Amino acid sequence: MATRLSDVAARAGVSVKTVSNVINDYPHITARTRAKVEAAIAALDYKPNVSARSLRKGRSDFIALAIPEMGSPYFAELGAAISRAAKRRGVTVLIDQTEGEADAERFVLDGMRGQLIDGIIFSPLATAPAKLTSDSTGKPLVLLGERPAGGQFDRVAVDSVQASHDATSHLVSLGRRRIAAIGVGGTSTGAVRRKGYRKALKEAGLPHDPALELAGTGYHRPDGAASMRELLALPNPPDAVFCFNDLLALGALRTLADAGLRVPEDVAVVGFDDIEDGRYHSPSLTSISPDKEWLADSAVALLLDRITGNDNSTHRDLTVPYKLEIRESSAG
Amino acid sequence: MATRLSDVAARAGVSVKTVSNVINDYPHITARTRAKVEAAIAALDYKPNVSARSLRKGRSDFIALAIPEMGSPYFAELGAAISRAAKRRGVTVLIDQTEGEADAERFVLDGMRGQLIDGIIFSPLATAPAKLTSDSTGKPLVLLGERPAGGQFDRVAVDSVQASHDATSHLVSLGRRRIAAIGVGGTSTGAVRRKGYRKALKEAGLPHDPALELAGTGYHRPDGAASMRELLALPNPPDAVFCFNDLLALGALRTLADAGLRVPEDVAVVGFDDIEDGRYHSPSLTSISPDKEWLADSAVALLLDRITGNDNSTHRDLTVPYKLEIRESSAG
DNA sequence: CTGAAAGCGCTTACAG
DNA sequence: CTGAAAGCGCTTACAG
Repeated sequence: MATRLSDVAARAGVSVKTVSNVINDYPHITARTRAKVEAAIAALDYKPNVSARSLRKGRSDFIALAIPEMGSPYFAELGAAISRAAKRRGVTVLIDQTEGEADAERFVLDGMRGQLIDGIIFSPLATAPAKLTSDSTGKPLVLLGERPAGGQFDRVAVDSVQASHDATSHLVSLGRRRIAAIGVGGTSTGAVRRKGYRKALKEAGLPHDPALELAGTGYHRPDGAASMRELLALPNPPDAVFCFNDLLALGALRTLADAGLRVPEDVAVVGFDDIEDGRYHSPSLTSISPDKEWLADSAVALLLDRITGNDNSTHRDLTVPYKLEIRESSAG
Repeated sequence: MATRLSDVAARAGVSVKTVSNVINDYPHITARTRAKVEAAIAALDYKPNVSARSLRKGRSDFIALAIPEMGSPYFAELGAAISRAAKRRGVTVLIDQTEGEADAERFVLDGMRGQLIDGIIFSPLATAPAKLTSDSTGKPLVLLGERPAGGQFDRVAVDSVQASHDATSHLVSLGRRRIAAIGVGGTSTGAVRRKGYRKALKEAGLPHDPALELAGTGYHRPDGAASMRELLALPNPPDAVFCFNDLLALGALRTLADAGLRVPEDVAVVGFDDIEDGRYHSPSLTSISPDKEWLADSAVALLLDRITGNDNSTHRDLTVPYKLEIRESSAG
C-alpha cells in the first residue's frame, strides 16, 4: 500500500541501496543517478518509514523533555524553545509531564526504557539531589536546573546563587532594609536561591530574619499570594520581596494590590524566570531573565553530542547567561 | 545486548508467541504459563522494542498535537491537558509547533507523513477555512477550534458565536453602551467571535460602530495593548471591551492602567479562554471559560476511536461546555 | 492452547 | 560506484 524504498528503486531503475544512499546523503553518487532517484521519490511521493529505520539503526531521532508540567509559563516557554532547537537539528521532542511525582521521575532517570527515544533532557523536581549523583540510565541525559556539586550528569543551568545574590543586592541598592524571600522551601531550587539571597544580605550588613523567609507549598501564584499574606500579617512587614520565581511574584503582587499597598513605593518585588506575564503586568515585574534560547540550544546540542558519541568528555556543566531586568515593581 | 522477546521465551521455557500473547493480554493463557512468563519478564527487566512493534503492527501509539505555539498560555494549558488525557489512554503525544506557518500546517493536513504517528489533533491558524473542507490526509485528524459549516473533519470546539454573544451581553447588562471588540481580524476565530459580538449588540438595540472593532495583527499581549491605545485615542472611546482572547485582554488592561483609567468603572473588560494569568491579575479578568479537560479528553477519545476504527460515523462535531466567569474586570 | 516461520521496511556489511 | 542478502525485534496467520 504505502510506497516503499523498493518501489522507488524499481521506478528509478537502481538498487535499493542506491536509493538509501541518496536519502541519507551519502557521497559518491553521480549527479545523474541522484536526479533519477529524486525524481522517482517525488513522483511516488515517497516518505521513509520511521519505525523501520529506527529498528534498523537503533536510533529514533526522538528526544524526551521531562518537565514537571507544561502548563506553567516557564516550562511552556522552555518547552517551546527546546522544541524549536530540536527541530533545527533534525530531531523531534516528546514532552513528558512528570507532575513532580517521584515515580515518574524515577522512570525518567531509568532512561524511560521502551520509549523509543535516544536521550533525555530532564528538569527534576521531586527527586532528592542525592539521587541525582549516580548515572543509572542507559541513555544520555542532560539535567536542567540546580544540582549539588559532584554530580555525574551533564547539566545546563543558571548560576542561581549568583543570580539570587544579584536580585537581592538590587533591592538593597534601593535602600530596602527588610527584604523577604518567598520560595525557600522544598526543592533544591529553593535552597540554592536562598543561599544567594542570604549572601547578599550578609554583604550588605543586614540582619537575617527567619520570619522573612517563607517556604510555601509550591511555586505557583496561589503560593506566592498566600506567602505574601503571611508577610503582611507580621508585626513588622517587609519593604521588599524577592520571589524565587515569577509566578510566586505575580501571586504576591495580587495580595499587595488587594491590601492596597503600592508597588514599589511600599513594597518592591523581584521575581525569577522573566516569563511574559510579568513583563505585561501592572506594575511590570523586575526579574532575573535567563537566556532561554541559549539554554534550549545548548541542552539540545549537548545531548545530541552525547547521543552521537561526538563528545566523550566527562560530565559538562554549562552556565546559562542571565540579566536582571529592572522594571516597575522595583524601579526607583 | 538488549533483552529480546526470545530471551524471555527461552528463560520462561515457552515459545515467542506465548510471550507476545502475555504482553498483549490475549486470552486463553493458563494462569501458570502467564505467571512463568511474567516472572521471566521481571527477571530480565524486559521492555518491548517500540520500533519493531510499530513496524509490524503499523501502529505507533503516538499521536501528534499540532498547535501554533506551545509557549502561549492557552496552548500550554491545552497541551498539558491533552498530554494527560493521552497518557490515561496509553498513547503518547508529540507536540508540533506550526508557528502559524502555512507550510507547516499543510504538512499537518497532509498527515505528517513519515512521522510515526497514528493520528493528529490540529489547531489551525494560517490555513484558510476553505482549505479545511476536504480531507486530504490519510490519517485520522481531529480539528480544534472554529471551522466553517460543511467541513469534512471531526472537530471539537466551543460554540464561539454563542460564547461571544454571552460575553457581549454581559457587558450590555452592566449598562455599557459603547462596547468595543479586539481581535476581529485575520483568522476564522476573529470572524466567528465577531459574529456573536454583533449579534448581541443588535439584540440590545445598540448601534454597530466599525471604529470600535479592532483587528490588530495577532492574539498576544502587545496586540491587545496596541489596539486599546487606538481605542483610547478615539474621540469617543468605549466604556467596555470584549477581547477575543485573554492575552489581548491582559494587554488591554496594561494600556488602561498606563492611561490611569479604572477597570471596570471607566472601562469594563472581558476576555476569552480563562487562562491562569487572568485569574490572578489585578483586576482579575472576566472570561469565557471553556472546559479544557473536557475538550482534551473528548479530542483524544474521538481520535482514538477513529484510529482503532471503533467509530465509522461521518464526521463528528463536539461542542465544548463553557462558562462565563465573572470577575473584577467587569464586576458590578 | 503452543511452535516454527514469514514478513513489516529499512540499513549495512559484503561482494563485485 | 552499485547489487543481493541478511537482519533489526516484533506480530500474526498457519499448523498442530
